[in-house]
Amino acid sequence: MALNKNSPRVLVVDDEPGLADLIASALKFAGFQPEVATNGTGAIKKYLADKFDIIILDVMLPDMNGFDLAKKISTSAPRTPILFLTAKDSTEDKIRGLTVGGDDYVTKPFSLEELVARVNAILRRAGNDAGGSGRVEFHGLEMDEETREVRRDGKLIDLTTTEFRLLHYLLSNAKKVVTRAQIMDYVWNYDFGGDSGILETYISYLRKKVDFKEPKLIHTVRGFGYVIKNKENP
Amino acid sequence: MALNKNSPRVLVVDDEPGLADLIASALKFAGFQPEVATNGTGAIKKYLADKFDIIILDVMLPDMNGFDLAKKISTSAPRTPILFLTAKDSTEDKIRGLTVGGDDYVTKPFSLEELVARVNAILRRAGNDAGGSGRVEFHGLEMDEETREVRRDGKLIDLTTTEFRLLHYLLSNAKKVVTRAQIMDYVWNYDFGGDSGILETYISYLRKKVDFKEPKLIHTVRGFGYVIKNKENP
DNA sequence: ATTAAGCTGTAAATTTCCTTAAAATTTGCA
DNA sequence: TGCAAATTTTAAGGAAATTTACAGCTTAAT
Repeated sequence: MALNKNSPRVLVVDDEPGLADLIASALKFAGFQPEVATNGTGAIKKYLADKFDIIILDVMLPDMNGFDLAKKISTSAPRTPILFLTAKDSTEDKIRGLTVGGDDYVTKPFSLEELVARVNAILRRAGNDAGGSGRVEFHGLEMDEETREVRRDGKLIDLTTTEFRLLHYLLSNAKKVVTRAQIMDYVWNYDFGGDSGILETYISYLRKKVDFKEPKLIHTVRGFGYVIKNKENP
Repeated sequence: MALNKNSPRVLVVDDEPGLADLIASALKFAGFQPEVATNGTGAIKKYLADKFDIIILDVMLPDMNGFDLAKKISTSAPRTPILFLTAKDSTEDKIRGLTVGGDDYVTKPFSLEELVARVNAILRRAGNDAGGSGRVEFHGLEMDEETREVRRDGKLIDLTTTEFRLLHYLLSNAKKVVTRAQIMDYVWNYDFGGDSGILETYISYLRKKVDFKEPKLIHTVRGFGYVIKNKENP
């Protein structure tokens, strides 16, 4: 997770400071160098001052339409790809027309897992990839993002989308304890209100599907969260 | 996807940076080495500096008529084939006259699938083929880009254009899960806005036509996209 | 032993997908 | 040009998978 000079720079533009910060911290955690702007003018200033590899842009800004901002930016020569954030209801079709080039869009509310995945996808397409091979592995438990295949000791296992996301998050943080709050923020939509033990339910699903034999890899840290590790062979 | 030295070089000339980038990324994905120019003078500069195997040229340029640019280029000794991009309405006949030798043209808006297919066809004709045989095959399901023939276990199958494009995209990404968004962007015209389940409809058509027997090759990845693979013999 | 936290099965709610039919559009041909 | 056929797109009902809520039970900590 070392933030070296070569980690891609991301400009996050959202008028909701809390959300912008949430996104920024998730990006930093994923190995990017985020910068935050909370309005259009600030965004332009930062954009002109620095080079960014990608811009995450809310289409709803207080002082400026996100579309216009995008247009301003898209005229510069080495075009910076944009990931639009948009409300679910409207504008979806409008966005579709705009996402020409390396662009993409995510509808609010989204999960940070998804957002980071999209950013990675865009950068991969643009060629200035951060690195990751798209595979995660830990003691015989492997996941491949490309094929979406999951294996335990070679045996193929079928997971639903949420199961896949959860396991992927745990696995890419292997040996590190992650809190339930972190998991909820990352795997579920950031504004997900209810928590009627849905995380426990999915942990239960995962244990049944991928962690049914020794050595157990998914461990509960009571009062805190979960961790993937191998107790017998640390 | 390894971009080796021998992958054909393509010069993409379009004044809309977003579209030029879109084309470039699609070409890169297909194994070419694209270079982008957004106006006539820039194109000429790049053309003189480097050798290209093919030029993709929008006939509508800000500083120069695409036709004139084509004429300038066509005087050089080993003529570089040109794929013209043109608006649907007019100029069709004009283009016809210009498409000598290995040339061809595509009307806007086009699908990336189609564009890449045309580029491949031209290069094949010109003899400096990428190496791709123009055939894709996976567990008894074969497609030939040149003849547009599709076979399942040897038996010839008739597909419409869209069906062919969709299947070809899935097949050339065999074993990799592709998202619906990726499919929509690549197979349908790049400015296609709506998505009222048209993808599902075509998947349904394909299943009926080419995937009616075991082992099933087209699989749904719920909440994500589709993938072509053989579950029984992975 | 008490209490809080976590696990798991069941069922309801929701989402996603498939299929079919019909409308709209394009293409081919006379 | 204009009609007929083929293709593409939209729309709707229903089926199936997934997600969510919740209740009863188990486990761990003190």
